[in-house]
Amino acid sequence: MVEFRVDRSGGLPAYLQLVQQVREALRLGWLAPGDRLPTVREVVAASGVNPNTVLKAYRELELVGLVEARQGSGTYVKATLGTASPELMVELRAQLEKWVHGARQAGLEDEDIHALLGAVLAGDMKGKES
Amino acid sequence: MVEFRVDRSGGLPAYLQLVQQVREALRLGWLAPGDRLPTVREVVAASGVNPNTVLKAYRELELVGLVEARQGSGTYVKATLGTASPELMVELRAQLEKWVHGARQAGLEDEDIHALLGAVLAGDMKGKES
Amino acid sequence: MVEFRVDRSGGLPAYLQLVQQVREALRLGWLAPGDRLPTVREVVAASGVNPNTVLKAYRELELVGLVEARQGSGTYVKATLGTASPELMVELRAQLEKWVHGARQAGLEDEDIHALLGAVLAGDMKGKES
Amino acid sequence: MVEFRVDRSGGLPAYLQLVQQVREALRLGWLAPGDRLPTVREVVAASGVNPNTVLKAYRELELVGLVEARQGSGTYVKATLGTASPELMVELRAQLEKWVHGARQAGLEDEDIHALLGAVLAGDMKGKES
DNA sequence: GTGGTCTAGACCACC
DNA sequence: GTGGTCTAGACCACT
Repeated sequence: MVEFRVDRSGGLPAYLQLVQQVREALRLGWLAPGDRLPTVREVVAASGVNPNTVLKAYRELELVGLVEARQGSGTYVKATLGTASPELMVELRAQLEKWVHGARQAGLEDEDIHALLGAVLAGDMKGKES
Repeated sequence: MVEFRVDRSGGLPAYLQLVQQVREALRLGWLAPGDRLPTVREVVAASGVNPNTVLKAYRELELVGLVEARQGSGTYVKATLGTASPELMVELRAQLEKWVHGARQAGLEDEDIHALLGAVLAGDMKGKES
Repeated sequence: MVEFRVDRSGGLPAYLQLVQQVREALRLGWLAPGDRLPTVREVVAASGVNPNTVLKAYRELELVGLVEARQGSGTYVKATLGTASPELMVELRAQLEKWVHGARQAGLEDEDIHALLGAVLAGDMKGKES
Repeated sequence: MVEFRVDRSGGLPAYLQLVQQVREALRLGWLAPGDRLPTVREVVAASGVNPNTVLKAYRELELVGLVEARQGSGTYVKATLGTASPELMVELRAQLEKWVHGARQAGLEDEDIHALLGAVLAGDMKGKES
C-alpha cells in the first residue's frame, strides 16, 4: 500500500505531490497494475488534504491512463512506468545507498545531495576539471 | 554566471524555480559571496518570464540574507550554503557520475533516478531485504 | 470565437459539454492553433456555470495537449483535430444539409435524426433489407 | 431484441445510456408496442452493470409511459416515439448511408461526422458562404 | 484581470 | 461506502 505524505510548505501543489508520488511508486515497482490505490477518504484521513484535492490527483492520473476509477469500488493501477528489472534496481539502490552514506559523512545535507544529482543529470560541467 | 531555466509545465511557480536555482548554485559552489547575479533584464531575456517575477525571486533571496541588492549596480551574493569542501564535492561528484552512468546503462530514465534517490534519502525500506 | 452552450437538463456533466464543444470546434475548423479560447469569466457570464467547472474543462483539454494556458493571458489552442480539407467539408456539409431538409420534411425530429445517424455509423443492419 | 451497450468511459451515467438506447430503438422502429425488453438479468449478463442500474433505467422509462412492467413476466413496450413511416425511414436511411460512405471516403472519422451533423442541426452558419 | 489551487460542503451515480 | 460533479468563495502566481 502506498502511503502519501503531503508537505504544504514547499509551494508545490498538494495534488501534484500526490500525482508524483504515485508515479514514483510506479517507477520503483511499489505499485503494479491491478493494485488499488488508497481510497480518497483514506488519503484524506492520513494526509489532511481536502477530498477534492485527492480526486483531482486521481483524475489526472486517470486521464493519463495510469489508473482507472471503478465506481463504488476504488481506484486501480492500470499501467506501470517501471523501466528496469527489479534485480538491477536492488543492485543500483545498494550502490546508491553506499554513496549517500559517504556523502552524509562528508557533511552534505539532503538538499546538497539533490542539487548534486540534479547537476550531474543535467550534465553541467562546472566543478569538473574542464 | 548562473543561467536560469524556467519550466512552466510542472506547476512549480516560476519565481520559486529561480530561488531554488540560486540556492542550488550556492550549494554547488557555482556562486560564491561577491558574485553578481544576472540582472533582471538578462533573466527576462533568457527565460521569458515577467520582470516582476524575477524581482520577486530576488527579493525573497534578499529577505533570507543570501543576496544583497545594490542600487544601480546589481544583485550580489552575500552568503553561501555550501557545507562541504570543494575537494570532497569533486570526489563525491565523480563517484555519483559513475553511478549515474551505470544506472542509465541499465535503462533508467532521469525520473527513475530521481525517484530512487528520493526513496534512499527517505530511508524507505521497501525493496530492501529486511 | 467559440460560443458555448450548456444544457443542464441532459445529465451530461457541464464540463464535458464544454470539452466536447471545443473538440467539435476543432474538428470543424472553427478553432485553429493559436486561437484564444474565451476567458473563464466570459464563459461564466455567457453560460452561467461555475468558474471551476470551466477551469476543469480547460485543464482537461490542456492535459490532452489540445490547448495551453498562459497565465495572465488566456487559454490558447495548441493543436487541432481536423482530418479533412475545408473544401471537402463544405461539400459534404451542403449534401448533409439537403438530406436533413428532406428528413425534416418527412417529419423527423432532431432526436430521430441523431438516432438514425447513430444506427448508420454503428452499422446496425436492422431496418435494412437483410 | 434490443442489445444494450454500456460505455463507462464517457462520463454519461450508465442508466441514462440504457434509457437513451431504448428511446433510440423506439424511434428507429426496432422496438414496437408489445415487445418485451430484455430482463434485468440478461442486461446484467450482457453489459456488466449493476442490477439496480438497470432497474433504475426501466423505472424511468415506465414513469414516462414508454414501457410497462408486468410482474413475473417482464417489461413491455407500451408506446412508441416513431414519427415517420417505415418506408420513409428506409429511404432516408439509404440516402444517409450513401452520404456517410462518402464522408468516410473523404477521411472523416465518426466524431467528425457527429460534429458536422450537430452543426447542421443547430443551423450554425460558420463555414457556409453566407 | 488572467488562469491555478484549495477548501467546504452538497448532491448524484454506482456497488 | 465508493468515486464523480458542481457550487461558492478565498487566495495565489503571473502579465
